[in-house]
Amino acid sequence: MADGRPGSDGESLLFLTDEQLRKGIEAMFFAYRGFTADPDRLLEEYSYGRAHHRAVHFIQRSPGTTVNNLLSILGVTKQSLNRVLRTLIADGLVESRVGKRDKRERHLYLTESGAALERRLSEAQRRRMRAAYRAAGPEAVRGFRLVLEEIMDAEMRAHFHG
Amino acid sequence: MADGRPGSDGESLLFLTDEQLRKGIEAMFFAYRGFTADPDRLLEEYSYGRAHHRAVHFIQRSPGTTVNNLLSILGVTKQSLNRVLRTLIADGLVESRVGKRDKRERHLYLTESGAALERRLSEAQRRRMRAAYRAAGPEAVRGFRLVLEEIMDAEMRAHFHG
DNA sequence: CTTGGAAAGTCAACAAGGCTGACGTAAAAT
DNA sequence: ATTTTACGTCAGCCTTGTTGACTTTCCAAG
Repeated sequence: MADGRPGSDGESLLFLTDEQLRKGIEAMFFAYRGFTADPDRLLEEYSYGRAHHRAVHFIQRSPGTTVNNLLSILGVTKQSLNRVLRTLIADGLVESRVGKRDKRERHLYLTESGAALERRLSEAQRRRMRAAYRAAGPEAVRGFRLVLEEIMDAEMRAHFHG
Repeated sequence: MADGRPGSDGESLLFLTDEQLRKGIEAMFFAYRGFTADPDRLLEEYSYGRAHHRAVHFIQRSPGTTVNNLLSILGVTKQSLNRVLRTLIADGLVESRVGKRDKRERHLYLTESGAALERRLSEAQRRRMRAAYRAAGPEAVRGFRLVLEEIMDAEMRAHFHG
């Protein structure tokens, strides 16, 4: 009760107004565009799309991941993922190895050139994020990460902490 | 001086490591999925897509906005926007009025049912954002907004503050 | 008054990347 | 031996983005 604000027990709840929420929603929209802009430009050179970026990113993150695992992370159908994976394998950026224990599974790895593409894409994306983090400072970054995590579906949060 | 800028003091720069940046990148990816999930479900009922949601949102925000203005906010081609706008107008959710001063311009307004749809969509989206904000707290929300704003392109930032 | 150009709309064609459904194969699990 | 799982693939559909070409309207400058 430090302050006399109505409906507040010391902490102002003005950050929960519809207007503040609308600003947050628009911030997500505009920021996501910036977030994907740099990789998108690079991908054009290869005539790939965001779907390829996502595949390559998560294979880099978890080398040897199976198709099924990738499917549940990306939240698309196997037909959709397969189309992307097929071109990446045909172009020699991704390697698909039959599982040792379970031969039904395919384990996915980046080749040298696949890793090179992934490096270019993620470096471009990190450059922007790094600039934003630096400008906003570590305290803001903690808040950023905390709110984003709360926005996620529980299932996605599990993948996030995988 | 304790603002996380390099060389300013003994502040740790660990929040700028590639690993931290990767976590931020994935957080954006997973959170954006959650961010759009609720409206997406509602839109299915109307057999509309995200493009319709965006149009309706920004018309609600700025009633009477012109097509050209909407175009620069959304960052798509007029053909792409027009397709969406045409269906919304045909379905009686959006009204297009010829400009008074400049009769070439069309000013866009939501009809009653358009406003009703917008309310359903934004209420669903706000519900999730409100829960996230509440869980994370006001300090985190400030950081969230600050970092998102830094991620935006300068041009988008202008629209954001419009 | 004429004309150039901006604003808006339309048509056509195309691509990426989602989706569903159906089918096939191999291997694991029961 | 049968069922289930993991994966791949073919076919077809939808949304939403793109480019290019063309027309109509209409403001404003010459």
